[in-house]
Amino acid sequence: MIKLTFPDGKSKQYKKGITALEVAKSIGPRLAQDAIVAKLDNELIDLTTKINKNGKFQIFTFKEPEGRETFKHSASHILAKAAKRLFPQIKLTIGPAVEDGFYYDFDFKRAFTPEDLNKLESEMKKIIKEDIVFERLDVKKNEAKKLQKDQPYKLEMIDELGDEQCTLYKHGKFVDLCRGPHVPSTAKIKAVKLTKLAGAYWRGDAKNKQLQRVYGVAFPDKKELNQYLHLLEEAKKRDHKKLGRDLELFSFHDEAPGFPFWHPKGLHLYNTLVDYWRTEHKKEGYVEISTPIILNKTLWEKSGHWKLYKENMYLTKIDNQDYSIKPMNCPGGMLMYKERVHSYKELPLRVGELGLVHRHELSGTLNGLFRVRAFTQDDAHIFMTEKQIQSEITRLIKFTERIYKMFGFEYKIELSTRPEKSIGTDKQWETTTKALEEGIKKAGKQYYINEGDGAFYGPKIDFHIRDALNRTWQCGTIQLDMSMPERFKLTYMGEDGEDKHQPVMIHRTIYGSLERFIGILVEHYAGKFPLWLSPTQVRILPVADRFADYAYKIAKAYDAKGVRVEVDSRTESISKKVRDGQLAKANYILVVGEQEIKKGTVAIRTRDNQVIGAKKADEFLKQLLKEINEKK
RNA sequence: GCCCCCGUAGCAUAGUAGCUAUUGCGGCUGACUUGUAAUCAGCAGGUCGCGAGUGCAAUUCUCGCCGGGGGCUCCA
Repeated sequence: MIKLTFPDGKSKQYKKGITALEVAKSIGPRLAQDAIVAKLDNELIDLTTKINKNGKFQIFTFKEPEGRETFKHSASHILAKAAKRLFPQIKLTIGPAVEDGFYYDFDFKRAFTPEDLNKLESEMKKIIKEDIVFERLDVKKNEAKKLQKDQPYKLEMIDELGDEQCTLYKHGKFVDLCRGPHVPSTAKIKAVKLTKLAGAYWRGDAKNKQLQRVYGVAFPDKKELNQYLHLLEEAKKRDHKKLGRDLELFSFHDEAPGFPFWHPKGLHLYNTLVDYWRTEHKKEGYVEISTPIILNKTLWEKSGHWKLYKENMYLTKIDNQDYSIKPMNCPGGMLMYKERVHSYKELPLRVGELGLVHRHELSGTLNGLFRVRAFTQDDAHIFMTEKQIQSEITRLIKFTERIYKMFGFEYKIELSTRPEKSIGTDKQWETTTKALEEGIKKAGKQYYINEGDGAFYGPKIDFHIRDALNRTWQCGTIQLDMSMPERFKLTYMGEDGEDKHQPVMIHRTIYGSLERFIGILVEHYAGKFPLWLSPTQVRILPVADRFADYAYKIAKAYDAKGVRVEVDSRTESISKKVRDGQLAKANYILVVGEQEIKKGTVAIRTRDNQVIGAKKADEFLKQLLKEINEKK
């Protein structure tokens, strides 16, 4: 007999050699039905695995990440099997689960077509119907090589394994090198859809052979697949590139790929975010500077960008000298810091800069406002002593949170530690990383660690915000920099009266970039901006021509107080103008006619078909100003 | 940059190796003067992304370029 302990702490005796699935059945038929994979102590095991020892035991379903991962991974194997059936010559590489679903990378003599995708999907469904079991094979390396002899990529992977032993999974005639675990049978995958084709490189390196990647999603029932497809549709409707055009926020032109043109309404969003940023930064004790966007090559050599970042920099010649348009704001900021002697009493010195930077991003990576070649970073450089790091970080995290909350964003924090290639001493990295960690803890926040993902010049904190569709975006960042102060020989005068102490420096952003942040906001709000931010706060609709004067009178009064107001005086039906007002996503739509003129009122409704009723025009103005002021 | 897909009026679309290139929205003009999600009629708007090639003939086929979309981090 063996004893298994369940997550609730209870334990139960079983016959030796019982399978994980049988254990699940003993707990409940529903669990057995939903079960995907199990965990014995710290090892994930197939449901068909025979258990021969005591241990902590847990069953995972699609609800848990472990279950989802296994499920998607199995779907990817079914894809590989389908590909092998349809195209026997195909070479298999890898096929992992990813956040959205799964993919498999193939090496095939010709490019896949969308029809191939359909065929593959049909074949997968057939395999699922056939209810083929996943059989695990534990074999020696050379045995595995025999089984995978016509698969060069697999052979390469087998050779790289540290272990002598390796595992393969077999379903029917198909065998694939795989660590596992897998679902017991292909029939478990109830709903599957192949979503896209893409190019990818073997081992993610552009120098290697280009492979074809097939992406798909898989779910335990059709309903969840449909929900997923619905979410995709919703995301498509919210696409900031489409809304940006429909709402007249911004545009892109062939003549300037990657460089956004801001239209009046989009620029209003931009300026409102900047105003808010300035107000809040003032409260936090920041000063604001502005540095030139074109700077001489000598500066970029000093900062190290010329060597490490030249590929991404726009270069220009002035009076026969090399200049670069800045890709980052820091070197200019360094020059300003160095202009005079700084006292320890000034520290931490918080210097903000809304800096317009240009980066030559690869053409294939451009994506609306999400990835552009010119953008404004809401940058700041903070100079301080080593002792001040922790408290400054805590303060910054709270500050960042305050800003994100204004937009209803939840967020999570990632801490990235020392990468392989880095500068500075072990001790420096240890103290600075620790300071960041302590700073996060003191702010009372949870965080994830990204081992080795820091910049070469220091550890960093990244903020990932979660939008209304549950998608995450990296926005804010706090980076400790041990390189710039050294390169630029920054100093401050300490209590000892000597101007030779080196300050610690951080670079940080909160929005990340105004452009990207606006792109995220457009999708987050689906274009329905909160009143304080909205480019079209009020639209007034006169019922007929003869009431237009009244509408303009109100508009003028509102405009004088800073309300963003438009009048739709077209001789169209009121229904039509209401519809257009809603499509323009004006927060409030005011209808005025005979009755309103008599009483000096406006008839108020919202863009969401909500009728609010009549109010005196000046009273409604007061209400608007109050709401705007409270940033509702 | 690389791979796949795409490019027809401001936007969204149909279509074809061969007569004046389709439709809807939007725009303009006129009529209607409208009371809460589309009033009616008419008109204008396109070198079918750009360049080259093949053909009697190219928006359609081929090649190149430009631009857009998806992907190129997730590891048997």
